[in-house]
Order: sequence, then C-alpha cells, then structure tokens
Amino acid sequence: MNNLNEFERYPKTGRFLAGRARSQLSEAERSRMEALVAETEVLEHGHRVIARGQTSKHSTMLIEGFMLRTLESENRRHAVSFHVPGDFVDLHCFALQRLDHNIDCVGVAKVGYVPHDAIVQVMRDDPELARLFWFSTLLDAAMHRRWIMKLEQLTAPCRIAHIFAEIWERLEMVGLARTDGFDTPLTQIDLADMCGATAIHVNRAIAELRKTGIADFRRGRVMVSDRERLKEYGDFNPGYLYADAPSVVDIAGPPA
Amino acid sequence: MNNLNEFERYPKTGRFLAGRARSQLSEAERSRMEALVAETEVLEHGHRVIARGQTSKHSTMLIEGFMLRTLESENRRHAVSFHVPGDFVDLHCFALQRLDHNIDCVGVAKVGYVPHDAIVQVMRDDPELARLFWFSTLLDAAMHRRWIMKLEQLTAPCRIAHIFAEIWERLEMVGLARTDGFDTPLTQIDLADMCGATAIHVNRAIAELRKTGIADFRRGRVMVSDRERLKEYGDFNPGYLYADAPSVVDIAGPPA
DNA sequence: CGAAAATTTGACGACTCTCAAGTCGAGTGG
DNA sequence: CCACTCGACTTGAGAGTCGTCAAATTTTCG
Repeated sequence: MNNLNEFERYPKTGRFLAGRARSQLSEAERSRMEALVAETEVLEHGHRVIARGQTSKHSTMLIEGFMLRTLESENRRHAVSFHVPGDFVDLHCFALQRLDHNIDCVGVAKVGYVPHDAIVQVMRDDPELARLFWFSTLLDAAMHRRWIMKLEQLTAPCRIAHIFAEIWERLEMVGLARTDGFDTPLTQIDLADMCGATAIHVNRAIAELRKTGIADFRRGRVMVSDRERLKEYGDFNPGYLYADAPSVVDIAGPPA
Repeated sequence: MNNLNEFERYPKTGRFLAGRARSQLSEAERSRMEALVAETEVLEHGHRVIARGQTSKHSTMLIEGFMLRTLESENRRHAVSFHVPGDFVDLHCFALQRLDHNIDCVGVAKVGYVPHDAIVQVMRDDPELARLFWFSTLLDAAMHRRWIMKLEQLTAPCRIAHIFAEIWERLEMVGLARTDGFDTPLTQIDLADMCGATAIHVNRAIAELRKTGIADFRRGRVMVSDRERLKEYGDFNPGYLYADAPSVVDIAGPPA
C-alpha cells in the first residue's frame, strides 16, 4: 500500500477509503472519482463547512486538514466525530438532504467539492462505486457506536487514550502518521469537546497520561513511546474502522 | 397519514420510514418494497438476529417487536440504539458486509428477510428507492450522534426522559403509541444498558421521574401526563429523527 | 408454592464538575 | 528588542453525580 504514489496520481481523492475498501476500486473508478471533484478551496481555521439544518447541492472531500462534526447544546459544543484527509465529510448530506449537525474546520483545511448531480450519475451507472460511497457514510455510524460505548465505559484519561489511538490509526491509513505519534491542530479544548469532559478535567487527564508515560500531548503534537500500551490503556480495538488488513487481534474473532 | 390502512395494504413493510421519507415512495415502489421480503419469521425474546463480525446474505425488516443494537465490553452490555417496527434493522450490513455490533430481540419479534441480491437489483434499476434505503441507514447515525450529545450533557434522570421521549415519538410515527404513553418490553436493566448507567442508578432515576410526576414506568408501560414537560426535562428536540412534518419548534430554525 | 428475575433501598467512595486563580506561549505594536 | 495581550494551559478546593457492595422486597412464571 504505497500511499504516496496513490496520492500523487489522485491528488484530490487518493486518500478516500485508503487502507479500507479503496482496494476494491478499479483504476477506472479511481479516475472517475478524482474527476468528480469540480473545484477545490482552502478554508481557514474555524470555518463552518456546513451548518445544522442547511441543505447543499454538493458534498465535500477533505483533502488536507482536520475537521470536527459538532452539535451544540445550551452552553457547550459536542464533537461527535472527527475527520482526516480522505474523508468524504458530508457525503451523507446527499441522502439526508439537510444535516442534523455542523462540520467545522480545525486549523486550515483544503477541500474539494463534488456536485450531487454527479453522485446521482454514479448511482445510475456504477452501483459498485455507489455502494462504496454508502459504505463510507456507514463508517461514521460505526465510529459513533464505538464512541457511545467508550463514553459509557471509560474514565477521562482512558477516553483520551482511545481518541489518540483512533486518530493515529486513521492518519496512518491515509499515510499521515509518524512512527512515534502524530500531529493535529487540536487544542485541549477541542479534546474536551470530543470526550465530553470539561477542558479542566481533560487537562488533568492529559497530565495523568504524561505522568504514567502513556502519551505526551503538547501543542498538538502527540508523542507515544509504547503504542501497544496506549491501545491497551484506551481499550482500543480497531475492528470498527473496517481496515483492509485485520490486525492479529481481529483474526481471532469478529471485530472488537 | 393513516398508518392503519398503510399497514393493511403492506403488512410486512407498511411501517418502513412511516412519518418520514415514506411519503416520497410511489405506490409502485411500495409494492416493490413489500415484494422484497422473501419470508417472515417469529423470533423469541433474547434472540440474536445478527452477531458482531458476522456476514449475511440478507437484511432484516422488523415487522413487530423491539430490538437493541448492542456492543459488549468486558463486564457490560451497551445498547447503542433501539429499533421499532418498520426499521430495516441490519440494512447497513449490505454495505458494510460484516457488522461491528449485535442486534438482539427484546421480547418476541416478527421479522421479514430481504435477500441482498434483491437490494442489488434495486440499486440497479431504482436509484430513488436505493437512495431512501441509504437514507434509512443514515437515520441510525443521526440518532447515535444525538445520543453521544445527551450522554455528555444529561444526568441519568434526564437521559431516561430523553429515551422515553424518543421511543414515544418513533412509535407514534409508525402508529404504535398511546395518547398517554406507550408500551415496551424493556426492563430497567435494558434501560441501564441504553443509558450507560447501572441498573441500580437507573432505578433511582426512574423513582425520581415518578416522584416529580414526569413519567411513570412499570413493567414496560410508560405513562406520561404532560408530554411537553417530559420533552423539556429530557431536552428532547425531534429534528434529528427527520420526520416529514417538522414540529413548530423546528420550523423556526434548523433541526435541533 | 418455589425459584428466578426484576426492582428497591442504604452506605460509602471514586470520578467529574464548578468556581477561582494563576502560569505559559505566540503574536502585536511601540 | 521589549511590553502587552489574548488564548491556551495548569492548579487547588469543595460539591454533586454515579458506581460498588450488600441486602431486602416484589413480580413472574413454571
């Protein structure tokens, strides 16, 4: 899986489903996919790609950067999931028409837009590609489910470890991780929104991870010396990410 | 919207997306949908419709009864969502191939099976119906998102109120609610699995709802005297259920 | 009627929130 | 180059929610 090459050949969509069902796409389909992106744009930090209740005539491919899917309650922002390059972040807007949540940039992001008319065409004449589009929207649901479970099961430090492990895994699938960790534009406040805790408590949780040597988080740079230990601490089992090559853990049984 | 009539004409699929996008289906599509169900079956309480990691050649329409979508951790069962009649409970299995979670009956359930081959045919020659299938799987994701938010935002009594309000709303959409509440096969233990609390704490939360007169739950029967008060207490805004007729609240703005 | 499951109650401790300060780091203007 | 400012990060104390352990009571059903 040479991500670099793939991303050179398909600079706008080369990371779409990389490490997952992308291997099922023929070269013709990859080209077609790349051609779907009508135009690209660079968005600034904090830009709201789509707001709750809004309809849209196109969907957005995240090419570079980081985004959060958010809901707002009276006094707080809740991040229900995050997105990395290669994610078709609001493809579900095509089927849902209006969205029940917002999608916000964290840091600068580069995106490409795919007109919904073009997706209709794909549904008409390439059921296989259409099925993969469908698949990609269901990955979000699987991540939501896992997160519901982790919210109920884990304390704050373990939740953070789980989030770190997931970001790392997903960045790795699209060729954007380091061997000793990864970089994100996330602040501790963003992490608080992601794990349903206050920023103060998240700060203490991060301090705990630092103290125990499980992970170090400073200004968006996550450093991990023992990846297995991080995974174990966060009870992270990647099966729900539907990667192509199941890890050893998964081969033993169904995805955990 | 005469659910009764619809359910007489389409006894197996008449509740599919009732109150939501069902209105977009032509009579021909409703007939076709009904014909997709190859065979029906009655399942006993506790039956596992599909287990984590399993693949399947068909998907399951819930015709009568109640189901939970569950994940299991070391010592606990987590119910990440529930299903009422008319839900195509494991349609996403078609696009995902293997599932990341289980689907379990609560009480006796009647189901119908739709072969995946038949769904492939629908994708080929009825993109509109296919799009509604896609839509129906995304409703689950929207409910997951809302639940993540509520887990982070609400205390146990409020979570229970939210769950009650959602079950009531969804049963109503398929014509199965009473005017003063609804009936379910759920136990307090199931509710605990659904709201991420222990059965003991759920019991105290229910006692609280009973004491304040917001809701009374006894042996699966939920009685509510003031529905608006229940909704307010559980901070329930139904926009995320994508009902056809937005409530007054929703008209003012995007779905809450 | 008896057994199993579901529900209820009480005491204590752990996790997390709120309120209140205080420190550190990057970018700006003098 | 330095003072300033704003946001992000850090620390401490007290209160509330919820989990655990232990046990009693009620309901269901064979």
